[in-house]
Amino acid sequence: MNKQNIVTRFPPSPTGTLHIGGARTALFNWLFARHHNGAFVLRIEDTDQARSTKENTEIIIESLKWLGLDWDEGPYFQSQRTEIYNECIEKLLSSGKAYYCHCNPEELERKRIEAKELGLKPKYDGTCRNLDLGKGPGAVVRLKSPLTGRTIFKDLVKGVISIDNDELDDLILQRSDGSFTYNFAVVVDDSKMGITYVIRGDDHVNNTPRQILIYQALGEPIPQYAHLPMILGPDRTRLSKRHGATSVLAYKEMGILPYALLNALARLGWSHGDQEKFSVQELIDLFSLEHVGSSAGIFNMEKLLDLNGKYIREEDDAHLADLLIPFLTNLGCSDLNREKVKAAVGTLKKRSNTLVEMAQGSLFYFKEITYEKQADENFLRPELVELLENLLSDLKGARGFDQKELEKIFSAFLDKYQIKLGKVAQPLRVALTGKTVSPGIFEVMEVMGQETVITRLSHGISYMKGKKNT
RNA sequence: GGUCCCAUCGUCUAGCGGUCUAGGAUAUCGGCCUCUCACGCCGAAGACACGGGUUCGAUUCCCGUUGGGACUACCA
Repeated sequence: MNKQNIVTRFPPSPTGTLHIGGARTALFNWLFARHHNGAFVLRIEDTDQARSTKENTEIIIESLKWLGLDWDEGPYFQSQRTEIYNECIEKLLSSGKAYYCHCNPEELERKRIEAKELGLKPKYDGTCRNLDLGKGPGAVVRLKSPLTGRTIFKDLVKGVISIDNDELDDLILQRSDGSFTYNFAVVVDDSKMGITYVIRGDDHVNNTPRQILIYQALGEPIPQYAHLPMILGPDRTRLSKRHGATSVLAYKEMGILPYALLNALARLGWSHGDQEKFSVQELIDLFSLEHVGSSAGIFNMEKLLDLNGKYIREEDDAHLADLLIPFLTNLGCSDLNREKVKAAVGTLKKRSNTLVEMAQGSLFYFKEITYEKQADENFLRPELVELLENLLSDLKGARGFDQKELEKIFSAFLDKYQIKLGKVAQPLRVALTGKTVSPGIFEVMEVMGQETVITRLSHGISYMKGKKNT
């Protein structure tokens, strides 16, 4: 392999946002280019003017940036390349490799349906193929593709794929409105941009022979192909909106770390022995097409969550705090103290698989609490008032409020009343956090600080007293 | 319908003819740890779609069946 010449590309169509299937295609192209010190090109395929939007283009670019998939060239826009396409059309027309077709679409559609009903192949019948018609209203340009022979190519992940040219019809290159079709624009661009490796979803394998025919008509070299197995929804059908969170940005909003997503996407279809966790650099170092599998797979959300949790656990607190602040703000926290967020993060990273979970789990540090119903009923019981009052007075007298000091205070307290920690920890937890589930009670108290602990415990005690009276 | 592609635990996968009583991860279940919940650790259960070949020997190679997917547009 000539390492100097490797050029890959990612050509999203802005008719939708970037979903995880597209992201994985982008990732594999990017990894392949980076691994071989090649170039990675970004091209926006907006030839479908009716469905392409600027917003989608922006979302796609934002998604790629968030994932850290940077490109060396582009973004190119197909909508700005009509001159190039026109030149190529001219070339094909003048060399007799393409022709004008005046058949009207309704007629064609009718013939297609007829052919289907007869059990025949619904392909273009070649009416205008040899008529040598000129340009005219409603005319399209079609490729004059070979009637016989086979088109064969060696796919880098699927092996040799061969299809009878008879299966292919004279596909439209330029529409009657002057715009260009996907298959044509792709070939022209890949060729002009010097793309050497086309790595894409295997929903394109059937397009490949058609595209090869266009390369041949153009007299341009054919790139290497690698068709990736598709990512399917849980119902084993093509991934779409109805499968829920498929857009890359939705994962960002969920509190997934970009490199965790990348890792999960890489493992869907690619493997390196038994290894599950890869840094981005490892991915670049180890990636190769030989280890890309050939069967379609379902994206496993649970595994992503687990992986994300692992990354969260090993991320440093300060960085996590910065990432967490926007999520806390979203949940209504304001005037956040970064140091306190950092301390809170330290107590929650082991119990959070996403930043959203972490934000929710740490809310009691930053906002007023309310008691959860079950927690209230089970633990804020009036008979505990005296015990908690004694504890409160010990806590008021505490000289320090770090975990070590608190453990000492509790140890003495427990000894004095001959009780287990469990007896007092749960009611205290509810008084401090409103919930029965939280980080370790000493951690919580240290991060919360003596003042808040005393305030909340006092409030809890008077609340319990209130119950006694009713 | 036609063409093309695919087929190992629920899911993601390792396996490139003997090393497979099929390995890892995740999810599930049990245990340990323990102030709750997690984390961590230990353990359990769980798969080669089916049928023919080829071979001394098939999860691995070939064919067929079944099942799934994609494509079959003046969408990409």
